[in-house]
Amino acid sequence: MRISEQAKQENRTRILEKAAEIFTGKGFEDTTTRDISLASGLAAGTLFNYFPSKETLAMTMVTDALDQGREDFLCRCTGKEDLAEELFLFVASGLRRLRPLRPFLGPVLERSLSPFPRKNVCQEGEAARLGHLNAVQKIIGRHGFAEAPDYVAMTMYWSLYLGILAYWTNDPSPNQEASQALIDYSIRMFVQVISGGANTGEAHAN
Amino acid sequence: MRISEQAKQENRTRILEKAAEIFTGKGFEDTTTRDISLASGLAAGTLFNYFPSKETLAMTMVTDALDQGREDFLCRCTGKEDLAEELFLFVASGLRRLRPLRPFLGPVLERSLSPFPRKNVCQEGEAARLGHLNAVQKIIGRHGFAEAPDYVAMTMYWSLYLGILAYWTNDPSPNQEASQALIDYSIRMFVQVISGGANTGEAHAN
DNA sequence: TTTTTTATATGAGCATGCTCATTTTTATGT
DNA sequence: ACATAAAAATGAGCATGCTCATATAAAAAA
Repeated sequence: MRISEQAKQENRTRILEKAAEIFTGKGFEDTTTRDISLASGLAAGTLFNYFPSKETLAMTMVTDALDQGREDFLCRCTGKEDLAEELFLFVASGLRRLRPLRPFLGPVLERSLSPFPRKNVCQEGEAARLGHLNAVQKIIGRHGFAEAPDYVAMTMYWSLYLGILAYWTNDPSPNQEASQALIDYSIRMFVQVISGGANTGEAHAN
Repeated sequence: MRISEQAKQENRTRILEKAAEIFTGKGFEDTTTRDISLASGLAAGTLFNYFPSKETLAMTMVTDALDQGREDFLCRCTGKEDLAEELFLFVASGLRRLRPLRPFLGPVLERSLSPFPRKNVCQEGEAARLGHLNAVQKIIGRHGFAEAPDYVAMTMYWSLYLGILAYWTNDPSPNQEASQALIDYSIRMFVQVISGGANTGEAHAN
């Protein structure tokens, strides 16, 4: 069987649409790949001609959203923000685009973005992480931090960012204000670290 | 069939021993529960009379190690450390005991300690998290921070701690010095936050 | 048109974590 | 001793993510 290039694209799109629908309906883990295949009018195995794994399928939606978020950010950024403000805008732009996927994001992000080393790395997840960190580095650079932050700073950044994502996926407050506070604090903290501030941390209230 | 209480304990212990062995040999994911059952001289299904899931089995080892680490900490702590030093000692005590499990800890900790909300929460994981956070709160309290740190501070703490664990499980440096630097920075940062330091973070080098 | 090649769809089947009805062993009561 | 009840072991079997040999349809060659 050999279908047209167009039909192939349509299949891919349909899979992504149906998957998003069903994931949203009953969550990532309770959705079987068979569910998605059949809803897309395809046999069980065919789905894997389009996406190598269930995880990759979901992460494709995530990276698409984050890419859009990155574009949004470039538009919304005036260039007059200070470093913390700009990072906040960047993170918020990503979350805005992830919003529609929120109902099923938890297990997906946990697996794909986790800093724990894995055997079967999901390509999309790796790309998302590198893309995000790259953008952060660029922003930092634009604000006059000449030396690239070391592995400590960037590792801490990624930990905090994952914590934000985790909290946000389940934040019940009306407009995720609770998450905003977390983002705010996390970013301030990060900025302090790359400013060399953590070395002065000995002073505490006792 | 009804075996003696002693035989039951022996089975449980044997399962834990064999599991640790095989996990260490080929990793958590490549070890099947059948592997463990058979190596323990039991049928495939019997393992689940002792542990409700593969994850719980592994996490039992982790919580045991962390409990021992907590005891070690109480012994090693002189009471003259400042807050950051004491937190460092606490974290290091845990890692010391986790050391033998390091070869297979990645996937286990990722699943069980992740801050992402899940449907099937592993009881052992939840206990480990609460136990750790509780101990941290106690330490903080002993150093004169009257008010309990808010959810922001504790969420950030847990994110940083997970980042430390993730990095440490794969730290190739001889005695995990790289991890030590990460721990050091992370803790300083946390201390600053609960000291109210993050609010002054606007100052940066541009 | 017919043949051949090639890309794709298909669904049977595998591995594995886990469940459960059944079997087997031990403990208790008489 | 024997019968009965309780506890635990067993292994067949299920669900599901994924693989792969095969079937099939389009395109290219003849």
